[in-house]
Amino acid sequence: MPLGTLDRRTRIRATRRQEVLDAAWEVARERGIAGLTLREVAARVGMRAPSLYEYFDSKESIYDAMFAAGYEAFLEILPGENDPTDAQARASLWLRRFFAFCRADVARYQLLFQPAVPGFHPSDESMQLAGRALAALDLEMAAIGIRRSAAKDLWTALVTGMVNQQIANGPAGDRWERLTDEAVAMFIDFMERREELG
Amino acid sequence: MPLGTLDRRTRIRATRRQEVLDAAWEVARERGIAGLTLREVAARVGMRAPSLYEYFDSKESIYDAMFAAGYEAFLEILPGENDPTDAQARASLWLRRFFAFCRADVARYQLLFQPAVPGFHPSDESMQLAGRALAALDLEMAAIGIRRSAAKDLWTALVTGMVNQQIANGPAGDRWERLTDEAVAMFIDFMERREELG
DNA sequence: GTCTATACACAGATAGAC
DNA sequence: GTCTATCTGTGTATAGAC
Repeated sequence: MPLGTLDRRTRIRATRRQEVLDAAWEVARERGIAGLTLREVAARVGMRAPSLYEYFDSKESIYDAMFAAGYEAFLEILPGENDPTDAQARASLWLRRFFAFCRADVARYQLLFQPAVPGFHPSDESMQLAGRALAALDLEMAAIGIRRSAAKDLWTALVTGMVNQQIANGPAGDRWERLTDEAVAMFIDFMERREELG
Repeated sequence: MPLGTLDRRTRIRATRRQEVLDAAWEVARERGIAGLTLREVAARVGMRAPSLYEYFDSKESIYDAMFAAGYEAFLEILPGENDPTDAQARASLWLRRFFAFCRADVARYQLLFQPAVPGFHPSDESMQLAGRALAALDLEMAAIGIRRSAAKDLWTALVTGMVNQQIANGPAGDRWERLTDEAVAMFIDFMERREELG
């Protein structure tokens, strides 16, 4: 990460690599995550397809780098110390951020949360990163008071269902996003009554 | 549909057409809905790929026939007159059937409810059929007492979210399906308290 | 109605010149 | 490090013989 500490050659290489990655995201957003082609990516950075192999081993490894970057971004929308501690407010805040995160880049949403790329399997390293991200989400659920495994599963189902419906029915609208408070209230009311939150 | 009323030639043709369709479902289940290839489908019915064009105009029209058949099956799992009228029981019943429906054929689930086939757009006729199916689901929601638009959206988000999580995390288990009663109770309790059900 | 042969269009990936 | 040329593979679809 601290590019300044690397020697000049390596730094330039890392920059070019990032440019390729940016171009890949661009193509993915325009043609769908599964519509990515090396020729198109290469064209965006003023290269021919074979030159990409200087920076990535294969198309798969480009997907893998995108996948990892996606989960790193996912980690950053988790609530932190400066956010409200009240369960309802904190859960609503995160859900809103999650909506924004997914709608900001539907291709990323598909890559991270949908099996949208037929043959793609993330590398072990990327899977570990994803695992850390989901563990952090788990901690956050605990902070909100969701601890029972069934409650967590119900929460993830509700949340992913809302985002999924929103994206499937046009990411531009807010038909499901505007139900955020109601959904959170429904969930928390029910769990409080079962004396499982507090 | 009443094959017996058609002349012999037409009957045989319809049968072969159905055989092709069955083979297509078989391939879709094995290689994913997007992994369908004409060569493979043809092989399953003892033909070569070009011969399929005797029965379908294109690959797209095969997908379209599958899509239509899927929504016809979807219509048949809706609760009927002989099913319980109590909101909770009726909603739970339908959700269980919906789980079974989706898990019985993940490829069908993807074709009907996920944008899993990149370039596929159902024909107008198939879209009308899908529209009728969703209208029937709407009526059924009304029968359960879900009438407000926001309540319907929340219900569909919850239901599709649960099924989605179940399928994404292994259709073989029942980690989300077993939460059916809890989810339905959560939803109905909340809506009843808002005096919107009954 | 089914076949072979083929057209056509893509894709990912590699070899080797520069 | 980037290129051209090419290999290899896959797919949909059509032409025309039988």
